[in-house]
Amino acid sequence: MYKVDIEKKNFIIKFGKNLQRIRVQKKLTQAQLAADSNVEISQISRVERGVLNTSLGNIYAISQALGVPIDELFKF
Amino acid sequence: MYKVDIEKKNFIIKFGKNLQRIRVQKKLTQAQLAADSNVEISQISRVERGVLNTSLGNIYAISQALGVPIDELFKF
DNA sequence: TTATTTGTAGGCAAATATGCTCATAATATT
DNA sequence: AATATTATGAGCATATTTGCCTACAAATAA
Repeated sequence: MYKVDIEKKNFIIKFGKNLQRIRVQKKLTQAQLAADSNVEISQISRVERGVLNTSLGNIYAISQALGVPIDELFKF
Repeated sequence: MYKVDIEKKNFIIKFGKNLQRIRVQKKLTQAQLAADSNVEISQISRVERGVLNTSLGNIYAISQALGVPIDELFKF
């Protein structure tokens, strides 16, 4: 994720924080979310910390596993 | 994009179609959207056709270039 | 119909994400 | 405090995306 500009980077970080907030609110561990979404646990961790610019498909899978509409992940 | 399952794939295709719908509605060409978003034009084409599982950062950049909130791209 | 614009398609190298593993830190539980 | 659980960090091979390019198809305008 070297070439993303600062604004993009900030967005990605905010997205991760919001994801973590929702996951904790749902009382799920990263391991549970990983299992339910079929997204690797190390990736879940990286997405939440905003160190990774993950894909549309993963975002969708995660929203499904959380049981929330995908646009909920963008409400911040 | 080999490992995405069918449901994911369908979602990605719907997302692309919705993106194209919004771009056309805004009377922008792929070239204009590429220039405004700083996402390569060939990628824009592939995202709209759903052949590519693009990244959060690109989706954000595209929404900015379109002048719509990002969750608008997920309303379909 | 001819020319112009717009979109699709494919190949390629380089950049980045992904899945996997192990180690360690941080947090919660006893 | 000690133990168990949960999250972070880093490294690696492989998969995928990205940007750049060229060629062609499809639509639009002249």
